[in-house]
Amino acid sequence: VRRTLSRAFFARDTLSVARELLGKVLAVGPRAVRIVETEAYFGTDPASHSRRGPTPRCAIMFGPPRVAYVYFCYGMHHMLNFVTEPAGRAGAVLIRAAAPASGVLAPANGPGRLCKALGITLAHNGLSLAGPRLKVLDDGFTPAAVRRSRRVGIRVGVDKPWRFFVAGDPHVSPCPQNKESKPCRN
DNA sequence: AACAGGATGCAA
DNA sequence: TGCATCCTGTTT
Repeated sequence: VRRTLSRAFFARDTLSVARELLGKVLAVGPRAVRIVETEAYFGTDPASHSRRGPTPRCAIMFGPPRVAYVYFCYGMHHMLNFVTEPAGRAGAVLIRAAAPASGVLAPANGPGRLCKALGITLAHNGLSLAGPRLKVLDDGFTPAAVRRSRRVGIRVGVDKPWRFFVAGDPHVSPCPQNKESKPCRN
């Protein structure tokens, strides 16, 4: 059984949502993947777009949860985030990697490749995660083991252990942070 | 190891 | 007007 994740699921603290999104299914039209790596960005964390308050680009992070926040990065990559926290508080979970589930052939490891494999563009920015084009589903699957580490690819806020991934999954980014990671309980 | 690619948002 | 930035593929 596939159940759409509730708005209440996303309207919580970003770290809990990032952790619990592991193993969930992301469906983009006919394509589906299972999320295996996430990172949390919220509030005044210096690595978060929300750090200086709502700008035209990141204002969506301050709005209602269970919405896609997509931005264009380095001139060629799209990044997919899920908005978290109650409206009025800024938060989002960056979807960094996923395992192909159905209709996906290209690798979905790394946030840029994931968007490319799923066809995510700025046209998806602001869309509901419980709508006809985007869905986040719980099919009852629970990852055997979850680990947490520092985040990848940032130059500020590097000390925060706000990256979560499925232990041993081959689709997780092969970065140095994997070695220094620690087991993560619910 | 360096670099291109381009929009965003701030500092200067 | 300049500069840094939540990336990846290509070239030194």
